[in-house]
Amino acid sequence: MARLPRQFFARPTLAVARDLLGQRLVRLVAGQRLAGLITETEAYIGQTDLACHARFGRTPRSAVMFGPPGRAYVYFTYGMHWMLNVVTEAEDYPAAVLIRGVLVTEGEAAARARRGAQGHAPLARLTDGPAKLAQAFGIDKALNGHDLCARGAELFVERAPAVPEAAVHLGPRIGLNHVPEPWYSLPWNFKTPPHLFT
DNA sequence: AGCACGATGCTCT
DNA sequence: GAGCATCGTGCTT
Repeated sequence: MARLPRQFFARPTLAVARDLLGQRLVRLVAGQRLAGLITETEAYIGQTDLACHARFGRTPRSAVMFGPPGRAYVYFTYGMHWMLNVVTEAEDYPAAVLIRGVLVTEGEAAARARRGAQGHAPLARLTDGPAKLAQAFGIDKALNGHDLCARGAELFVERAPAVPEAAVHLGPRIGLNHVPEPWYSLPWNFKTPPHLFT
């Protein structure tokens, strides 16, 4: 199973977000392998994107986005949730793809256990949100800046069959609130129905 | 099935 | 001090 190389991430963010659909997110934790096919992604692109955390320039939180591509940008929000992004484009250009959903294919029991009270949800609902998948995969601030392309990485993406164009649905990004147009409505959310993989 | 709301703490002007 | 790239519960239709 080939791992996606840094070159994959060092491309325009919209292309990376599109192409990540169907690829396999892998997490090695507690001596176990968890994996899931990516079903939803979202692009955040540069300092001019007023929805992007890099809109205030380089800050302690956004610093990872300014770094080299292929690293994890993990941040904390709403007082309780962790979000996983993958840094894209060239170094010094702040951009990333938020992984918003996966369909678990390996380590289902462990993923369910990490989801606690929601662990009995149907598989398609178990990890269909960014905070849900972070919890199920044991992703938190310890992985911020983690190099997904390094040997021995504990979090990475493996090559899997591409999702056909007809199964890719574009839409506005989710959960933005006081973001002005045009950023509020740009179709930078990429989604594919989970039943495609079953 | 859908909406409103509270939880809870970090980040930045 | 305001605002979150969310989720689960509990209430209404």
